[in-house]
Amino acid sequence: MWAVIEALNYSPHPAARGLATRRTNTLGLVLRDISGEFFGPMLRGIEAGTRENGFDLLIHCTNRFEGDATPAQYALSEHNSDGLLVFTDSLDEAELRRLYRAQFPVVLLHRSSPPGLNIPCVSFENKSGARKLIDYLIEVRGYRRIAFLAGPEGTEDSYWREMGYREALAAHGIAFDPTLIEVGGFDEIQGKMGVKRLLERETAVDAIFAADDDSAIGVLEGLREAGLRVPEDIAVVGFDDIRLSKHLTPPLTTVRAPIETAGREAVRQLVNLVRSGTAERLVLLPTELVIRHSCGAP
Amino acid sequence: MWAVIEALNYSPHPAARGLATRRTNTLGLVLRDISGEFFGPMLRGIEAGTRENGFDLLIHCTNRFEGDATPAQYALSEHNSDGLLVFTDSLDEAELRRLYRAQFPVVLLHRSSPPGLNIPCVSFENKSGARKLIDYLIEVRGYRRIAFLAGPEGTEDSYWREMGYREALAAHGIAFDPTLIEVGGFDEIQGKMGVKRLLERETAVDAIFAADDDSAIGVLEGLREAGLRVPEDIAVVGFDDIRLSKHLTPPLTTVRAPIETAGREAVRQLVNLVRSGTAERLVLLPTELVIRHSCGAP
DNA sequence: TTGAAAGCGCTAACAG
DNA sequence: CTGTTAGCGCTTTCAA
Repeated sequence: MWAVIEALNYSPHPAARGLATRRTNTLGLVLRDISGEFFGPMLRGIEAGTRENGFDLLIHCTNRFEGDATPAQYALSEHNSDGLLVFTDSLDEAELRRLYRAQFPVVLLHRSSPPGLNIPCVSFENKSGARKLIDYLIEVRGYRRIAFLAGPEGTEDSYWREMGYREALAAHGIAFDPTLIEVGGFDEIQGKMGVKRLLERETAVDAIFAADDDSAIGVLEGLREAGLRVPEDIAVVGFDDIRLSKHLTPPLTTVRAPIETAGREAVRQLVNLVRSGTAERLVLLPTELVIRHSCGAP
Repeated sequence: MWAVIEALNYSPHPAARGLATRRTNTLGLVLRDISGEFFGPMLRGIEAGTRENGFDLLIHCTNRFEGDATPAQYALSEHNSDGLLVFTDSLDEAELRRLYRAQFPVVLLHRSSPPGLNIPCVSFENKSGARKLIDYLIEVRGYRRIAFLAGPEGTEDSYWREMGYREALAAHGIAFDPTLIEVGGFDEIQGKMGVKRLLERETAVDAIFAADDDSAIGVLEGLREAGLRVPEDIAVVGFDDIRLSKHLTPPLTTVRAPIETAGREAVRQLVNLVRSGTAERLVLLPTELVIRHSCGAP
């Protein structure tokens, strides 16, 4: 019997099995779009996690070109996956509520649960990471006029990094100065544009804290084009420690975020949720200060 | 009627539909593992391609830790996807033959069809790209002792890059010297180890052509540790032009490979194969020489 | 044109 | 404990 199965190299039909058991053995990942250096490591972790747990991985980007934002537009649902990993703002609150009501397993990545829903969430220790970074800039490097170049509006990672920044200032008796805040984005272009806007203001600036390393790259470029030397004229620091960071000129001081681990951990929580209905409400992965030359360290 | 459908926000069940129609509207991507800088852009192209064509994307890594290499081990098959994108050596020849016999749509990425099967394939113009690069090193920069640090054994991209290298040497009357060839891999670690082995030989070397930019990064590190200056003591060039390359010290001379476009193009071919049963047998995407300081250019 | 019925390949529940 | 059957939700076919 088993020999015959081998011989015909039979393999069960997933759709039929899924229909009968109402389980697909597939986890879905929903994101807005695939771009930036962040995505590679994250997906690596997620893929490893799904595979280790015997699940398949289905990926879907909600980044539509046109304005057709029909709610049920996205292709992942309770019908083709056993659970969903939702990255930042790829799904709107209404959809999250619908899934929650349907008791469908969802884990949020880098975004907290809408009020009242308590969907599990996995992210970094953004605030304490930023706090360590800015503490260091103030205490060891002696900077006091530190600008913050924020990430995209509404991004929680950026929000908490700003909170850590403000906390560090307050702890050292430095008044928060709104003219030192500039909106940016999590990419090179926005970082460059942001730093240009900042320079136009002609406020004194010792150092710039870019909300992530991708935008820090743009900051370095913007400063170079403006004829300013890093770190002699102005220091630059980022957040994430992507692979590029140590190769930049000068090498970038930043906070290492365990991107891959976060992906794997999110899958672990989701698998728990699927299998046993429970998951930790909030998992924050620890970050680590990485000091390189861009902040003035030798 | 349609109003009722809206109101109940009904959405069809993919498994049931798949069972009835024998079509899944899903494309599968099989790769050995997710690592290196190559993967991000490639997936970006593939995801965009599938989405543009109204397909979902299922990803599977065949990189098993243990030695259980059961043929039907991998989770993607004719049962849960309408076609497969197979990256380099993620599937063995026996499996490719089985799929071919079953008339299942498959497109190969960076790997040619096993003899007799003529499965469509998408790759880069590796040979002519390497030829342009080495021609430049010889003609413009005047190097003659150029080493080649190969990629992983059996990798076709690396094979054709070596062919371009040899062709360029021959065209300029430079004898091929096997002591200038060293095996490496497509990653930083292997590049570093490869260059160390090369230096131990104490053959004269003007320049090193690393089979890809990832390994070129390792080469730069290895040379720095050996106390050699780039490009003054020795020039370094790579292939791919990943995002890091222009940020390295010194910025890396390389050949730009349209990684994202190749992914998108592979999907295009696969969709054609699924829908109309035809696809181009071989698509080679053009490459472009990118000259930066690491080769001695100002 | 519209509606009922069969069946896709599997699993689960049930009967023998 | 083994073998049979109903049914998962859809599409397709065939009859009305």
